[in-house]
Amino acid sequence: MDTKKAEKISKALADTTRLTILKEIKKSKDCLYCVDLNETLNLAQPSICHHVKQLVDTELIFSEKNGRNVRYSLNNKMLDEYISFIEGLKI
Amino acid sequence: MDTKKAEKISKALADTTRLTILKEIKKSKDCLYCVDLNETLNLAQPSICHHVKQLVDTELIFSEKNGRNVRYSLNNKMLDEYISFIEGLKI
DNA sequence: CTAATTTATCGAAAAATTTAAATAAATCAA
DNA sequence: TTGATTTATTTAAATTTTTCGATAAATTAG
Repeated sequence: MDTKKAEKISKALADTTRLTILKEIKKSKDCLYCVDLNETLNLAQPSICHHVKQLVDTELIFSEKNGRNVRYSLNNKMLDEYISFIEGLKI
Repeated sequence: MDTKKAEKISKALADTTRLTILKEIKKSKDCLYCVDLNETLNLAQPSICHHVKQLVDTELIFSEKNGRNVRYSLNNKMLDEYISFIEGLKI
């Protein structure tokens, strides 16, 4: 992972709402639907959409359309690559 | 590490300049002085100060006064704690 | 088909971050 | 002591991000 990508991932992780979304996905065992977030998060629907989009755009999560609904799942690989980058910063 | 702290660390890592500073510290083998950053980074001195402050405030780096100069070194422990937090997001 | 539901997009306001000029504070050199 | 050097702070402008109302698009239920 190059610095530019690491910067984008860091930015995606630099927000309580988005961290909460990631934790919700984990809690749901990779079976979280967008609708569920409307209940969990205290935000308007377009705001949630905006946050989710950043996680999808950085490939931290996958989104899969399922009828009217969209299901989110975690991209463990991307998190691992990010972790490797951070490890690489260490002395 | 709690979510609030992870958010702050992510925010500190979410900027090219600050990632460059961390890489410079690594390159210098933990012996980077503030003056050196003025040459490496293409930014005004107060801007550099602002970025360094964020890294110090989040305890990602230590700063040690040395006469007129300030030396920076990496806090590997904080990076490790952050990595653990990210690991914890995985399924 | 029509109405309801779910997600996405657009546009604008509010909030946060980045940047640098001006200047202060601390330390060193002569 | 005086002047030069290094770092920190204040303030303000520019930029970016967050938020939400309005609305569109897609799908399902009846």
